[in-house]
Amino acid sequence: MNLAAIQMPLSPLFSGITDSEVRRMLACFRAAPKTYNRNDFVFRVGESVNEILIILSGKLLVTQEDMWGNRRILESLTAGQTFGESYACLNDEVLNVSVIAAEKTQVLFVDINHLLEVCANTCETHMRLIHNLTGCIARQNINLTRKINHITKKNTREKLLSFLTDEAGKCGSATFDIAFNRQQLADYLAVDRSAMSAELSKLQKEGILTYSQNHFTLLVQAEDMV
Amino acid sequence: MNLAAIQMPLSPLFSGITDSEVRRMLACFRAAPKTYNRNDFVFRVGESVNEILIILSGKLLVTQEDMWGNRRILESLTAGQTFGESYACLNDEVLNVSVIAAEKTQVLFVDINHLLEVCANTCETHMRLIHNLTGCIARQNINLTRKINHITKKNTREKLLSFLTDEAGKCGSATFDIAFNRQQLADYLAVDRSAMSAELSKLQKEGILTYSQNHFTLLVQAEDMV
DNA sequence: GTTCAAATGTTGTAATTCCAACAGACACGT
DNA sequence: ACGTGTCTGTTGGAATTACAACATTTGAAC
Repeated sequence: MNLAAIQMPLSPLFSGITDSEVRRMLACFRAAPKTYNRNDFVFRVGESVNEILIILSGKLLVTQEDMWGNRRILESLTAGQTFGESYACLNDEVLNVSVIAAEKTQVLFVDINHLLEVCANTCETHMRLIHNLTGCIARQNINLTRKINHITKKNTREKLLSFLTDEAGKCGSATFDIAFNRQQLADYLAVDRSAMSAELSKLQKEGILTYSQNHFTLLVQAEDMV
Repeated sequence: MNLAAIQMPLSPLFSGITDSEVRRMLACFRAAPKTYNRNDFVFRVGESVNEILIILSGKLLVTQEDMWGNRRILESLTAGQTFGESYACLNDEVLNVSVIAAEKTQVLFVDINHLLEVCANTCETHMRLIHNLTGCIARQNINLTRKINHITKKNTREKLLSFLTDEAGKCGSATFDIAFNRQQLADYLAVDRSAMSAELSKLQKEGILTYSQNHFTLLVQAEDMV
């Protein structure tokens, strides 16, 4: 597979960098394209990772097996998304998840050391790429922190309100749409779906919010929620 | 306050960089020292952050107010620790926590753009520093992911076992010490302390583990915990 | 419109957790 | 030895949640 022939996906990693510059750098980094078939393992728990993986096409699943061998899907990644940044940056950390191809998937491996270290001709684009990489990891960080803030609330009602007021804040409006369906939201907040549905309709009955499908409106200010 | 007069703390950000090189770079970045008194606000919720803060001496508290105005301490930071990396890397993110001085505290502000962007004479040490910064953010990331894996287990027993087997794995032994006392562990796992104590002693009665204070021993393999 | 599958809402019961209150163990200073 | 405070373990009742089973709504296909 020839690097030049590959269609580059939109990716936050390449934000602000032209397609031709991306290609030039990837060639400089000796990026390695690879194709996986459905159910192939891309990474396995316990492996050490030194490359960032960029999805060119297809779909990967980030999975984890719990102590009883039940496989759980943590995340689904598609074209333009990356995997392994955080692990690749740390030599002493091994994967505690596995990555499996959900369908035929084309990926690109970029060695983190090529990416992070000065090459002979350090260029502005290279610095931009490092900037982007750090930004991607930082964003994950903030999203994880946000999630923990919601999850650590002590009951379903508070988890929901924490999440919804946060979404309203991000959107800058008391009316907003959420990106999850009920089951996904329940998984995200680590609660039971049906119990969450019940709590949502209770909140609506009490006049605290209104919703229909993924469209929500908060009716009271945060301070008034006593 | 003169930069040259300041004693530099040990910090993962400066790992592998000599004290004199650190000073040279900080001067190049125009790092700004500042002193806060007890209860002074260092950052407030909603502010935009463009600098990394490095603690030289003293202690800061990362706090959050919930919807009812209850202040909660999320983290306590001391000499050598940093704050704001993730926020500083992202221009469009504002703080959702506040930072308050717990005592008289000396800090250093380093502009993220000075740190991440090429200066006229890009040097190897500068690249090392960027490398370290990215590694720090990546490590936070992995720690947060780990925590979420524990918290999202559905009951106290599974949270405990998830955490303890993880610790055993990190330590490479079924016998290990943990860094938390009971209250801290309960906060970390987002459960009630007394309920957690009860569950721990139940696990001990059932012969699944042994403990005394912060010293734990797992007695069965993960696969056998049915 | 009808049909069907998937998503969402509702309800009751069993299980779990929270909370408060208290008891024992331990370290510290006097 | 004696208090004192902190940490940890124990217990019972109130509150909350998980789970299963079923009802209703929605949207897409025909």
